[in-house]
Amino acid sequence: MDRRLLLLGLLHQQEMHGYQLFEFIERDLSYCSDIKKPTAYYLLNKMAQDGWMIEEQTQEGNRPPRKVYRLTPLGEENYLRLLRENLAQHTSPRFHDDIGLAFLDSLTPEEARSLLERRRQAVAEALNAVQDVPVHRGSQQLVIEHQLRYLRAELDWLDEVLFRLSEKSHPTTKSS
Amino acid sequence: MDRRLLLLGLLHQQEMHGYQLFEFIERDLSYCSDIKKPTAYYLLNKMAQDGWMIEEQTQEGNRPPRKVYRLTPLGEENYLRLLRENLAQHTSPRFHDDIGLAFLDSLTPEEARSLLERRRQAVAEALNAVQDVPVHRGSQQLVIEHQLRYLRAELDWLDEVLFRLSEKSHPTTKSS
DNA sequence: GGGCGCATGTAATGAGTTACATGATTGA
DNA sequence: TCAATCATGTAACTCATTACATGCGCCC
Repeated sequence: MDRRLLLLGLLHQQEMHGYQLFEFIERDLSYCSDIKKPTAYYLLNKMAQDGWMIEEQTQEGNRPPRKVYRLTPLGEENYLRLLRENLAQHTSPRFHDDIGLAFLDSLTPEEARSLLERRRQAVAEALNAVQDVPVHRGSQQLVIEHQLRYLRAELDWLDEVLFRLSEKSHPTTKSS
Repeated sequence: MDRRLLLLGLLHQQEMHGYQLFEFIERDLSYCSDIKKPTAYYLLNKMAQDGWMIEEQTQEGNRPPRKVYRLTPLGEENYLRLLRENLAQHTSPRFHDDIGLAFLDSLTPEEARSLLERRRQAVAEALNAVQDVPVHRGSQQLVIEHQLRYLRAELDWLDEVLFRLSEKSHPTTKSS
C-alpha cells in the first residue's frame, strides 16, 4: 500500500500524468521508493478503475497523448486513511547488511576490517550525496533529514565496529 | 542472495536440519531476516542440488525423519564469497515509514503530532524488546547492537520532529 | 481423544521487475 | 539520419508468501 500512498500523496498536491509522476519520484523521492515505471502505470490504472481517481486524456500539439490523473473524493478519503495508518505505525526495515555482520567472525579481524572499510566508504559516499541534495518542499524535506540522521548513525556504528576490530588485530596494544 | 548467505553462515558453524535452522533464525536472528519456512526448505533443496551442501537422512526412534545439511567445499567457497560481498557493500534500506513523513503537512500539526506519538510509542516498545534480548554468541551480538543504535536514532529523530510540530501548534510561545 | 509439536513439503497466488513494443518529436 | 526523449503500456518471469497436506508422537 506504500506505493499507492506515494502516488496518492503526489496527486493530492497536484494533478499529474504518469510519466511526470514517475520522473518526480525518481528525482525527488528516490529515498522513499524505488518504484518502477510499469508498476506506477499499473497502480494508476488500478486506482482509476477503483474510482480513487479519474483519468483525463490530454494532448499538446503532436506530442504523445497524456493521461492526467486527479483524485476523486473517494481517493482523497483513502489517501488520508493510508497516511494516518502510515504515520501511526513503525515498521522496522530489514538490514540485509546485518547478515554479513552476524558472521563477521568467520574471517580474520584483518580481512573483516578491510572489507568493512569498503562499506564505510560506501556509506560516506551516500552521506555526501544526501548532503548535496537541494532542499525539498515542505515536509518532503523531512525525508532527506531522516536519511541524513540514519546515515550518520550508520557511520558511527561502523566506526565502533572497526575500532573493536583494530583492538582485536593488535592485541598487544593495551590501554594503560 | 542474502537468505542463502544466512543459511550458509549457520551451516558453516554447525550442520543442522531444516526445521532446526528455521527455528534458530526465528528465535535468534529475527532482526536479520523474516524468511519463511517454505522458502528455507526450498533454498536448502536448491543449494543441495547445486552441490553447495549434502543432505543426510537421519531418524531418531519413531520421530519424523530429518534431512541434515552439511556444507561441501563448494558451499564453503560460495559462503565466503557471499560474505565478503555482503560486508564490503552498503545497501540503504527503504524506509516505508518515510512516505508518510513526506506528506506530513497534509494534516494539521495537532493530528500529525498525535499520530507520530503513536509511532514513537511503537519504536520505544521495539527498543525495549531489543534491550531485553539475551546476549548472542560472537558476532551475532553485533546485529543486536546495530538494531539498538538504529532504534535509538529513530527515537531521537522522532523527538526532533515532534518538537518542531509542537512549536507549530503553539505559535504564540516564542522563545526570547 | 484432541490438540500441539515435529518435520517436510506442494500448489496457488501475488507483488513487482525486466525486457520488450510502439510511435511520434526533437536535436546533433 | 541516428539517437534520445516523451508517453504508455504488455508479457514473461522471479522471488517469496500464504494456505494447504501429511502423519506420527507426546501430553493433558
